[in-house]
Amino acid sequence: MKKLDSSFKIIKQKLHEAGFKLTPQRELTVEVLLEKEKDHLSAEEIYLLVKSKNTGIGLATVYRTLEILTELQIINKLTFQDGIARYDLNMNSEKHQHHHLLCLKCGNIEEVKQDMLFEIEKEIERDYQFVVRDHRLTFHGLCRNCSNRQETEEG
Amino acid sequence: MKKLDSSFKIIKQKLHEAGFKLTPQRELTVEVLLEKEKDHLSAEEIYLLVKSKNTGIGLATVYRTLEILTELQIINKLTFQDGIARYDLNMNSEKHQHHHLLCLKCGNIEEVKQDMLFEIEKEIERDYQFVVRDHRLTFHGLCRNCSNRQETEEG
DNA sequence: CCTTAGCTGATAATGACTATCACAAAATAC
DNA sequence: GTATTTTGTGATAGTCATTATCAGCTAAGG
Ligand SMILES: [Mn+2]
Ligand SMILES: [Mn+2]
Ligand SMILES: [Zn+2]
Ligand SMILES: [Zn+2]
Repeated sequence: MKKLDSSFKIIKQKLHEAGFKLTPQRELTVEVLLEKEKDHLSAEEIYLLVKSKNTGIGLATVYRTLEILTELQIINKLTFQDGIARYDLNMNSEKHQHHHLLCLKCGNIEEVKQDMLFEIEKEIERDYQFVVRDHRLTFHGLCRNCSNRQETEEG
Repeated sequence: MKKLDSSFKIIKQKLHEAGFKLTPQRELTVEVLLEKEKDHLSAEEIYLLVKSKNTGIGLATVYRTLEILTELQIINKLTFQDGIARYDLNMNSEKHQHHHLLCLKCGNIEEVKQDMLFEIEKEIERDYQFVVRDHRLTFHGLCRNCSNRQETEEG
């Protein structure tokens, strides 16, 4: 709870600094994002969770809030295979987007917090004269559960 | 032209083996994909190019053909920031998807054919017990042109 | 021929997202 | 204080990429 509170304060601070009001709707949206920090929720999913806390919020407002939070780099907008935008909290303000492991069988998404791309980026900048700002890396494969299950089925 | 022809033959072969007919619509779609090998075309863009070769093809047919080609791993379906599906030819049947450099200023997409992720994959498989099948890696930043332009503007 | 399965094109439907607009709340001016 | 502008909200209509539907076409086999 303590970590959540301090994250909450930091985010509110950032909104404030950027000249945005701290409306109840925005506070609730941030609250949901913090509570589901590990998930990768779509706008619709966030909307439903916020509505369960306070009926009467509009879907458009959730989209607008997510847009603001994305601009301020508080969250990152990601799209995996299904083409639906998902929002990933960027607490501890990581310099670069972390990576993901997408299971092709069950659809689960796991996080990889280590960056590991530093050397590769240097290579890219040198060989392609491309200035790297950020990256998106997703591995497709089988998660622990699904690869175990596959083995027992086959064995 | 020779390389194009042989690729064409291989793709037709794969379609045939999988039990699909080699209709004129499918041939033209493959032709466009081969001609624009370096590009990352959307379904709509492919549709227009095919239609310019032979009026009277339907958009739905292009979508259906792209779906088949994706299933057969002849092309890969990718989505960058705008959420629109783009199709990337997988000739020389690369084992893993190649990488991309997306310019945040002009939107240009450049290809990176070296894999470079082999070591990282081993690390992922070991640390996360995740079986890696493929990956999607895009670097976001400034392309050669845009970073040069930026420098002269500032200087 | 006749039949069947695969394929096509037009078009309707879906669903994620965006724009619009009248109204409310807050900040600022007077 | 009240007036006025700015910011934010919710409902809802619109957009646009993609998918589903369906009647008609085509090729293959008897
Ligand atoms: Mn994540
Ligand atoms: Mn490519
Ligand atoms: Zn799984
Ligand atoms: Zn550029």
